[in-house]
Amino acid sequence: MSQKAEQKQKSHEAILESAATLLRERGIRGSSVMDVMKGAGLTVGGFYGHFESKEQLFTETIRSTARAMWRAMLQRAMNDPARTPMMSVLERYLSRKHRDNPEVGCPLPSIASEVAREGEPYRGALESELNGFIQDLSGLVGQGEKAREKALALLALMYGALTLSRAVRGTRLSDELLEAARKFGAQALEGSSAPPESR
Amino acid sequence: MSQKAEQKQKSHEAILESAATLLRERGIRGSSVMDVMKGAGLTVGGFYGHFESKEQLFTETIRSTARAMWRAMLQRAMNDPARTPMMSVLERYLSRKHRDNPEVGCPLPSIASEVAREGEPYRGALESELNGFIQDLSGLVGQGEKAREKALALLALMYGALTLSRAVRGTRLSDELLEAARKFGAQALEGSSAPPESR
DNA sequence: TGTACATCAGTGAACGCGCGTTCACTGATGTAC
DNA sequence: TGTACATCAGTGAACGCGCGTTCACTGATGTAC
Repeated sequence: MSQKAEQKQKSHEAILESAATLLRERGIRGSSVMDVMKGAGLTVGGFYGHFESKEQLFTETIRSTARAMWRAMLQRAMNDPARTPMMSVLERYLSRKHRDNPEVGCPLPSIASEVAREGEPYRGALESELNGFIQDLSGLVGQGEKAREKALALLALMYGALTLSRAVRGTRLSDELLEAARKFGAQALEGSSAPPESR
Repeated sequence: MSQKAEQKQKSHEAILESAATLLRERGIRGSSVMDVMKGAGLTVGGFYGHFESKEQLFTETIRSTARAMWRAMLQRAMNDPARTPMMSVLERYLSRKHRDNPEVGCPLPSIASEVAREGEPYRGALESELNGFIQDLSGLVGQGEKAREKALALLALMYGALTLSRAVRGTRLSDELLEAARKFGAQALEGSSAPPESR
């Protein structure tokens, strides 16, 4: 591979990495092309040699950050000696550490409401990644349709509690939200290890 | 009251109403002062005779929309002949109708991530309104600390499922999220009407 | 009741700024002979 | 190996646009006498 091509690829990766950080810190609208390029150590004009548009960059960034975050979390959860994988995911996702470091965490809190407003092409990207999450989460929870249902609800609970917790960061309520969601989720999981068929 | 003062008050209310709609449709950043004034049948320059800044307008709008939405929902839930109030809230909040009409619904999905980023003065407004919600919700769920915990988690679940459902609107996943959260919440509530003290 | 002046809600052009995107240009790297 | 030309990643100024806010102005309403 030529020096030039190598250089270009390095820049490309630097842009994606900068976008991944900014996306989670400030969302799509809040991240300017100029700031993304600055974060990659480049100037704004060069951007369009790498991507067709801001929209294309962030569609790609949604896919990659979602996948990377999920993969990392799943791997840690699988190797957690102290807890079942699903309990581990629950506690990691709803930790103070995750709340306080959005730029390296789940992209959902930063993008969900923007995607709800903007629609395509972000919606398609988000949907396919979410479906991936859900499938993996289902596997951690149990089997069959009930498991999928539980996985969907647990994702909504985790995302919701984290986002609200960030919105009121610095208040008592912020910690309470995380803790309440952890306990609520854990209780639902206890019920499911030995399913009582409660109807 | 003089004609002039009456006229001004009418305009003031029209601005607040327009802001309430736009806030829920497009969020704070997505709602320009010009569009708010257009929605009130006025022109942009007159805005600063009514509010000090865009920030002040939306701080007030967060308070009023949160309170109004919650009051309306609570009242309908109390008069629901078919279900317990908490079940009624759960089903109304997680209905397709609510998902498909953000401009008249809960302001949380539109503002939570923006408030997480911007902080004050929005954070203070949101926090005090949330605390109000939680207190009322607790009352519907039961008594004591357990009730507060459950209320916090149910709020996170409802908000999370609604927002994600909107983000993937138009897909199968969107309906699934609402339904899963409804069932999950309902199951947790069944458990609490006759608390099994499961530990 | 009528007249002259004061008030003030609302108008719309203008301000400085940041945005996404374009483009002429630079200079290091690559290629042909 | 050396020279002349081609390529192309990256630069930075410029574009048109929308934003929040300001301000001189208009004209209907209110007040004084």
